[in-house]
Amino acid sequence: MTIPTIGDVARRAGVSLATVSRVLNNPESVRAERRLRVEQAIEDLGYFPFAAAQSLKSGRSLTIGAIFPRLDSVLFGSVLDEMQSWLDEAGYTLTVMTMDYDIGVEAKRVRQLIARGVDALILVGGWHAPETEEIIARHELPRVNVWSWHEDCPHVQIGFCNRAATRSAASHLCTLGHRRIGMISRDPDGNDRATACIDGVRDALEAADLPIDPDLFAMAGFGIDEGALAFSSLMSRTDPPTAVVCASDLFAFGALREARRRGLRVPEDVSITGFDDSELAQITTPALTSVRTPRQQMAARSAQSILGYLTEGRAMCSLRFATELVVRDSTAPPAALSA
Amino acid sequence: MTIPTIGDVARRAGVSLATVSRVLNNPESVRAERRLRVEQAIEDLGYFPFAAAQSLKSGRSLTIGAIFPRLDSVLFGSVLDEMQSWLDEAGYTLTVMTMDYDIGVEAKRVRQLIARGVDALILVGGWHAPETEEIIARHELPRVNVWSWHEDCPHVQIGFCNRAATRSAASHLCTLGHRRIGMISRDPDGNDRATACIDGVRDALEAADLPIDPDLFAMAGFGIDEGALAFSSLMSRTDPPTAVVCASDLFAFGALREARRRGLRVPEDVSITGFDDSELAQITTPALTSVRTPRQQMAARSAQSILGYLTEGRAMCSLRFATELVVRDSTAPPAALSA
DNA sequence: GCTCTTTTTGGAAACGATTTCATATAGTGA
DNA sequence: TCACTATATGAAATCGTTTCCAAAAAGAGC
Repeated sequence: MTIPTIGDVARRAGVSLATVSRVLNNPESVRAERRLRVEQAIEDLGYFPFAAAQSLKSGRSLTIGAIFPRLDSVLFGSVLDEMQSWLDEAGYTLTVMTMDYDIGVEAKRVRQLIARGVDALILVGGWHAPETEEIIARHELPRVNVWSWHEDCPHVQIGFCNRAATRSAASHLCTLGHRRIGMISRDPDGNDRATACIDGVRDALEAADLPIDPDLFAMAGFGIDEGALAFSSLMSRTDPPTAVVCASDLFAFGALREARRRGLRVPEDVSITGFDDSELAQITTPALTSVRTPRQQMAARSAQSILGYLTEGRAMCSLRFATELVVRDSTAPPAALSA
Repeated sequence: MTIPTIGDVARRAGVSLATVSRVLNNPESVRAERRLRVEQAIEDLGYFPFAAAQSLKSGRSLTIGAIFPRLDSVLFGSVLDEMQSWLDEAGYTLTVMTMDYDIGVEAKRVRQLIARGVDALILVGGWHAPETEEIIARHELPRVNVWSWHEDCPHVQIGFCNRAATRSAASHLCTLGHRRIGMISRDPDGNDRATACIDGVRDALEAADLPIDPDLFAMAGFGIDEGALAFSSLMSRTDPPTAVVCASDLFAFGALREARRRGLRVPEDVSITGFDDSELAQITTPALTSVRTPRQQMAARSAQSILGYLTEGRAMCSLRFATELVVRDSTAPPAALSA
């Protein structure tokens, strides 16, 4: 059994290649009688166009590429699902790749996606490798940065201010009376979101006239285990913090686990805040205080923005969404105060 | 600025198109002196081949397609990450799509992937739409079913027995002395894993000479909230179960949350088991008893299997991995017994 | 029924790569 | 140095579409 081409369809319907192509792409331009013949032939043969050939000729692929840090995170996954569903309606398809927080890998992925012929690109964050910017510019590819928002970013960005987000968490802790506040964040190197998250905590400390102790800023890679490890290192100090701001819920979950293992009560002995307000923040014990990030909005608006540009030529524009601190049970005044 | 083609490279290096192509695909066949000239030209122009054109001509795309239910699940995400990293090493790329547990959508995705030209397909589960099977067969595309394993499946399957998995959870509860055991599963319609999970629980009940009460089998779609809802419906009965087997950790998390909301103690008032043993099963209170599924192995072996076939022509073969019940704190004998 | 305009149609040239086949060049042994 | 073989190279065909252009058919107006 062989795979039918447009030629097979044309032969069976007794029309030319061009007519079949028109039925496929611009049906109204074909007289009804012939159109039906062609549609019947397509149906009979189970024909569908080979996208590689289409995109070779037309330069369009009806595909959007997205490069995310990883997939094993509910956060990224739900955003991708949401994007996919928007794009679907317009006949577009999302191709997803991962770069594991490495902008070098990201550059390689961009190349792969462009080679495969995507019509637009969705990247996470505002910092990318120079080659990445260069190649996107050269191909004049529409692109959106999601998940962050910077005053001076020259590209379209649909996200939120990470700095304000952690600032709100740290301020909350300051207001509760904490004076030694630790932080667990990702490595800020090459990662604008991590950098902003750290800056946000510093902002809050400065605003509260608290000293900034670099030793209270711990780094972790990804996931619960690394969060636990970082929390452990913070709490092993001779003067441990009374509260810890985590730059991701996963870190916070790890911190909760480690706290329990160490017999530390949360929030009595130590307060913990998360980041992202994932669905799971509600089910831990204690329920996690976390910063809610506008994931669904980012997904919907970036998909819509790209579709608007691609299908109607509407200019894309940046959007900044607000974050909100959701206070639950993992934060309280420090023991010294409540005692 | 325009995008360089193989022709631009040829012109710049002063050689023919064919030679450039050879440098790209079979470098040893080109005399060193010219090869260097060509490589220099490629470098200078920042050229890389347009994959659509390549796959049009060669019929190969160095791309593997995967269709998963959703991305907003750590389970699927981590498997995809793992697959991606294996394929990467061999120069292959993974294209991921979602079908939201709908085999009709899956059929559409298969079509999209084949249209885009993938070299192999990874599908979840053993039940697929007839068109799906038909089109895969017609294109003679290598494919692997992951996440399930059935005695009589005619395709390559790299997974585990879902039936044995829930059977082990339910048996555990029977052994603890539970006599009214409920279940929360996904809709078994068109979903072989859900069907198998339900059968597994029935197996265990039958083996323990317990009656099978259809009212104790609740359905949920996806996620924590739906799990909570299903649990709620079970516990609202006049004769609620003393233990509930959940077909996913997310359902179990929802059940835990709902139990707490209702003032039910776990495991004293009701035992709960999960499925998948996600990283989060350890951090809930109480820590969740769950069935560990071989996600990493499935990912690694299916990627390797496909690569072996594609690059060396090695036959692919099915693999069945074991599951293991990880007993934690969410299961205990029923109150009637322990009292 | 005959022009003239408008709509439909088919032929053929792309798109950017790979690959076959014939030719040119390099390498070998006498 | 000369045939002869082995290797390297280029011209051209090809993959499955889309799209331009010209030709054919249909419709309009008289």
